[in-house]
Amino acid sequence: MKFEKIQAPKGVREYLPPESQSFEWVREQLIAPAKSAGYQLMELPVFEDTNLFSRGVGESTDVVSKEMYTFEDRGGRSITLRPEGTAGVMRAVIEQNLDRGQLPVKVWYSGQFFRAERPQAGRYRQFYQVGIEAIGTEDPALDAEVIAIADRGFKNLGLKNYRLEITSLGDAQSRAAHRVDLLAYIEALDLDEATAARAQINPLRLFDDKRPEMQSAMAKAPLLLDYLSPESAANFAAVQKYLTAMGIAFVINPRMVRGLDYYTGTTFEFVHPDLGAQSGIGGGGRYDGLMETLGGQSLSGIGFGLGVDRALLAAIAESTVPSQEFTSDLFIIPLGDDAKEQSLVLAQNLRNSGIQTEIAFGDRALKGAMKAADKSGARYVIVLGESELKEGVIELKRMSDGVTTSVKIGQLQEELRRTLSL
RNA sequence: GUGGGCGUAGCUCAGCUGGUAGAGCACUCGGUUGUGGUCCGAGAUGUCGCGGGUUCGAGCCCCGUCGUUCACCCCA
Repeated sequence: MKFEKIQAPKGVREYLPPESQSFEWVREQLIAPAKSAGYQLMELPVFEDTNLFSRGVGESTDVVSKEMYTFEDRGGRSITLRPEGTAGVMRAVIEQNLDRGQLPVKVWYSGQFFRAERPQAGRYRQFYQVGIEAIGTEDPALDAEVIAIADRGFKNLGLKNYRLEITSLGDAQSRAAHRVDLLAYIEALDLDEATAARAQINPLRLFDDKRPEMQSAMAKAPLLLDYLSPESAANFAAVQKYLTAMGIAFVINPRMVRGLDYYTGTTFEFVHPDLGAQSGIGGGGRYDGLMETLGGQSLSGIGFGLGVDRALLAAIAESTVPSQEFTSDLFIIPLGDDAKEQSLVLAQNLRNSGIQTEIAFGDRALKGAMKAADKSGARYVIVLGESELKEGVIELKRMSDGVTTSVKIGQLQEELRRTLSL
């Protein structure tokens, strides 16, 4: 009887050895700067009440209107796999009253996110993101710090070819004033039905259209940056000043559009040119009204999300991923039943003292076991057979050059710790 | 959701204008008694994504379907 194979769901990316080590490396590099800036881990559910996203992220966004994994649980509740991280953090902050203490609340998170999009290079239905949020303080210095933390993460990966784009969406008055003129401008354009519909939902989205005819049509459209209120303009200038002081290179992109509705003020995006169409490796911004929308007090926040999958692709494109050869310290080859039992005991003791130890399983021929040892990348090998058990002495073989040393079994741990300088 | 490319052994692929499949790598065993990486020898492995159709005959042609990939929309 042969059963049909089951495939992974469409559009998921999985990392198997040895690539999984590179993935883990990227994630750690991206998280490290947040930790060193005093941000603390928040471990959140991957599914939430659907209302959290429809209300928080915005009904008008593609993310909410057509990309969510939504289902009914057994109690008849509408549940959605999280498509982004900020809303969940805000929910937890409000629910657990974290905003009642020291502000800003500074947290980081990492994990899987889900969007039911058509997969493509660098775009998966389940993707991995590292993010931070700083909630409760309106200070352009905080905006600059958040951007600097993301930038540090990418620098940790050794990336050089990415660029940081920033802009400001201003405050409510700034956006309202701009919207009037932008709508008037768009009205004069001859748009196809789908594009006109998009303009209706959010006119800013037209700036993001990749079609050349739309690019040129929007070339002279009024820019939000030119409509910033004096306060917003001063705030944005301060952010730029701080970034410059920290030596962080950026370009101002007044046509930048973010896909989520809650952004206000400073927004930014990290773009890598070598990844194909999905070039954004991270992005974020300030959100003034989100917390209130979700039933909390009126506090502003700022944060980012960095795409771990895409950051890995970028690191691969720039050849900055360190070679992560898997190695262990010792490989034990037991010959015979007594030796097998002894090797388990020995390995346990060695591992307890910090020596990475593997065992050859399956009663293979010695030659085959040696090949396995070689492939495992183990630095040393011992064969544990009848004579070794009887005499209490083993030959410790160094795989790099084949040199062997006689060692008493009782002193093996000490000898290994010495030669491996543990 | 829309459009293009692709789908042959574990992996990378070959297979000419249709005649029922091959290479390299990897894997297993061996090259005399218990020691890897090189070399030599032997061996196992495919319902040619799946389902229909055309044909005397299809991996090669047609239709559908699934998957994958790239792009659009959108986004990390």
